[in-house]
Amino acid sequence: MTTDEATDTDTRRAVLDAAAELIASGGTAALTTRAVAAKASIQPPTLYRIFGDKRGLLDAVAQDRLARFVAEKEAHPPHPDPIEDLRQGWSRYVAFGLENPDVFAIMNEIGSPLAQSPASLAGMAALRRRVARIARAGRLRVAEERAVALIHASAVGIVTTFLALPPDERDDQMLTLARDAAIAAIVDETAASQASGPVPHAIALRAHLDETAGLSTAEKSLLREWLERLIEQ
Amino acid sequence: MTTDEATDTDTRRAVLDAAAELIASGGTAALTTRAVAAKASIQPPTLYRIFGDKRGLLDAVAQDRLARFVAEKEAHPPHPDPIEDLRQGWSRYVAFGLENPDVFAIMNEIGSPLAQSPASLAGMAALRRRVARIARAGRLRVAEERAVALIHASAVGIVTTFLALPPDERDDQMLTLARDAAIAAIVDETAASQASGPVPHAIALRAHLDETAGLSTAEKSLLREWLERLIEQ
DNA sequence: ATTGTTCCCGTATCGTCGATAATGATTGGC
DNA sequence: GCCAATCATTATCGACGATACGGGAACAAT
Repeated sequence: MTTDEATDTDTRRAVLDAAAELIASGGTAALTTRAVAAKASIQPPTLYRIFGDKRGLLDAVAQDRLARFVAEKEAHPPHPDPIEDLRQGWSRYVAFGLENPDVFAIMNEIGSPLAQSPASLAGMAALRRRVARIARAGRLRVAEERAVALIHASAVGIVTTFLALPPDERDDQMLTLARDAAIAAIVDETAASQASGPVPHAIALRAHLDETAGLSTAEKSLLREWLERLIEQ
Repeated sequence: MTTDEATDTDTRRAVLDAAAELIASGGTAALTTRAVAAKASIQPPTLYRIFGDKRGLLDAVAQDRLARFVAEKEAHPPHPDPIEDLRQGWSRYVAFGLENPDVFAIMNEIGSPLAQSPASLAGMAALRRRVARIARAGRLRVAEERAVALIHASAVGIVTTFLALPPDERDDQMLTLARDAAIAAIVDETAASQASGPVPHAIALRAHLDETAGLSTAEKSLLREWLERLIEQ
């Protein structure tokens, strides 16, 4: 039983490596079930037992590669400045896409909901953590989920358009331009709120409460009371 | 001779329509050479005479659809405000992508340099014209080519990430957020952005809510709901 | 120790795909 | 009115993804 599982994960590992090698050398088109089976010294039907179908194999390869990237990315200690930290994360993700175009193509294939694969979710979780840090610093001016989605979309857009261009036509300054455009859209540049805890925000929010629409008078009244309790404590 | 050309373009037209119909009904996978040949009442090898190979057929269909879209877009008179004109162009392009996901997928297939097809070039030319208008108005703060590329990349990124989501999870506010983020990055904003308002504080407060003492769970739940309403509006 | 059972791998094969070579039909030129 | 060139069709190829079937090893129970 133990040996079974061990050999099972071993063959899985061998198949993933063989598949990744084929993709790296000849693109996605070079990844045929026969080629990967020959390279991993197994028979084609075994692929279907392990990965279900060819799509499952492609997804597994992409997830494996992305997971490897995320793991080594998370090894780096986070930058003390949360915004610089987000910048670095964005740049590393884009660099990964440009260095592994076929893997990136599998992950972000248009119309394919691979966005919810475990590896992608792990990457998104890392991004979400970075954005949450900025939110806790009081410097986010849009909803967290929207900020995450915008950062992700900007990275995908840049990588996609870059990969459609011959390498010598790619303008590296586009990278920082797109990155900073997305970050500027979600970060409050006034930097007025450097505060760490919830109290300053409660104070600031209470100060803005009169001019705020979207809540009834009764709701505002109770909200004010709660904010005061947060401030007092 | 005239009849020859006429019938030739007629069959080409018929094949393109049949192919577009197949794609619209069953996705790109449903477009097989046999299916489109049967639907257009021709034989499969004819496709190879007209379009070279299957990739050529796909490209031709995408170009045809995009050309149709660009034509009707250019029918609209341009908005007097060049920036609002660019906004409308962006939104229409994104709407086209979301309404024709498979055609968009063909055009922007990751790694495929279809970006230089005639129809795409026509679309890019329209975009370039809009950006040039802003440049002539003296309100562009980055090089024209970079502005064009950034606008394009933002649209591609948004459409790609949207198409990976189930329709009910798509946040329409993301569209304006991404659009304005890209435009703000290339346009010189004379009007100073002032008045941070209550929203950043509501966001920051919500981010701190979990670690906050002094409120019961039920109170926190209702408070979170109100904060989200403040953020949404 | 032997038999019965189960599960997995490999052989062989199916149906379909994109693409092409050879054949037959149709048209325009002399 | 025949000829030659062109183009569509028939037939077919090689390769692909996927699957049914049989053999054999590992384990369980007797």
